[in-house]
Amino acid sequence: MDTKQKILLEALRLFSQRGYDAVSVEQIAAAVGIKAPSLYKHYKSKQDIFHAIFDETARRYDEFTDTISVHVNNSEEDAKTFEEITEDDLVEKVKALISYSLHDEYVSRFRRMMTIEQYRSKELSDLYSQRYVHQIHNYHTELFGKMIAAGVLAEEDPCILAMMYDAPILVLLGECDRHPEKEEECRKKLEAHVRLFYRTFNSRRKG
Amino acid sequence: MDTKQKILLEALRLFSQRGYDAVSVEQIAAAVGIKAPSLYKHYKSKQDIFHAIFDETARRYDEFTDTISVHVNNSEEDAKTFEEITEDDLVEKVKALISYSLHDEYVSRFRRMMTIEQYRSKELSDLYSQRYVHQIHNYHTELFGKMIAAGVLAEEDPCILAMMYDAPILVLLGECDRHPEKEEECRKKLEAHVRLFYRTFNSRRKG
DNA sequence: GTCTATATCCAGATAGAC
DNA sequence: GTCTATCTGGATATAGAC
Repeated sequence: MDTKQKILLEALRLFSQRGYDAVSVEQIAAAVGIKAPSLYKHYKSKQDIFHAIFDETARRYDEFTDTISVHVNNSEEDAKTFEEITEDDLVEKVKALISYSLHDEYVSRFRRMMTIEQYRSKELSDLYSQRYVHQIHNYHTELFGKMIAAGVLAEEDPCILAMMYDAPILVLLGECDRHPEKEEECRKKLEAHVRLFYRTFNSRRKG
Repeated sequence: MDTKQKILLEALRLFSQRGYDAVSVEQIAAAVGIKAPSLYKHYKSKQDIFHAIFDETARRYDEFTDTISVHVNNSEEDAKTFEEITEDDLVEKVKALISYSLHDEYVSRFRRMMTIEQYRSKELSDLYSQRYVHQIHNYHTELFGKMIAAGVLAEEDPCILAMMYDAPILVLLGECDRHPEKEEECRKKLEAHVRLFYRTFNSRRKG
């Protein structure tokens, strides 16, 4: 009875590997374990499956940003604790975000699919930028702004600071999407990056 | 007689917008101004066009790295001048790279196509990483290593420094590919980023 | 080297039995 | 809700005239 859900997950898996056009409904059906016509009892078209993936992902995304707001949302709450945050705390925070982004079936597959389909329409371009660039960037811009105001971060443009902090995360995430076997290597680079950033811009630093 | 070249350029344009599978040979032919069957006098199949694009781009890429080695290649030559390079020089250098990457028809279209097709095979994943991540990263790692040795850059891991410097360039390039109208905004952010990086890690800095 | 006509194939989708 | 059989359209590719 959760065939409907299984269709979404398998379609997403296939779309994230080869893109929407390269995947046939027959292949999706085969992955689910049924024949292609049976699939039309659950969704009225291939496009309908595509759209359902977006709805489902939006739902999960809202859930995520609501519950685990620690990662991306509400820098107001974080700002207080960030005044006393250690370098290790920052590292753990980023590692948690990476683990979730790489290993949640839905999240990782959807990101790959979006990477493939991002130029298909203005809506998709906007969604990609919003979800994978601006969201995390705006969060850090706001957060760093408050940390600067609190005197714990060097007085630089928080937007540029955030970009310097964010961009390596996004690039390493992309690298892991292409080469999953490099996850450990990327994690190490990411950690080194966060530590360098912290040591460099923390205004209480010694050297 | 350069219909053959025009086919490549138009196919690349279409592939870079919608991806290989979503583009029909009829659409390519129409863009060139001929009928689909005529196209088979120049290339024996659609796949053949795809491969020709790679060959042509590889050729242009080699040309580029040979002639304009200033941008990406041969950090040995650059290292000497970099000891005396100004902040403005650095900014101009990056702006030139961005202008070329965004406005050269072949380069920009091919990058977008690669972004769409990067997961199709290990070969494509490797090529993407090599050309759009590692190449520029290795260059800056080497360069920064020499600048550190020369005493003009802070003594940090050159690999991580390079990532901090590179990643924002890659992310902003991606943003411009999705939203060409934001080029000016991205250029400004990029300049601010380069200046912040320079001021922060230049070991002759005052504050 | 371009065209029209056509062969061939396969994908998305529907009909209707079970 | 699954299946088999089938319709239909569109895509790659070829044949052969000009």
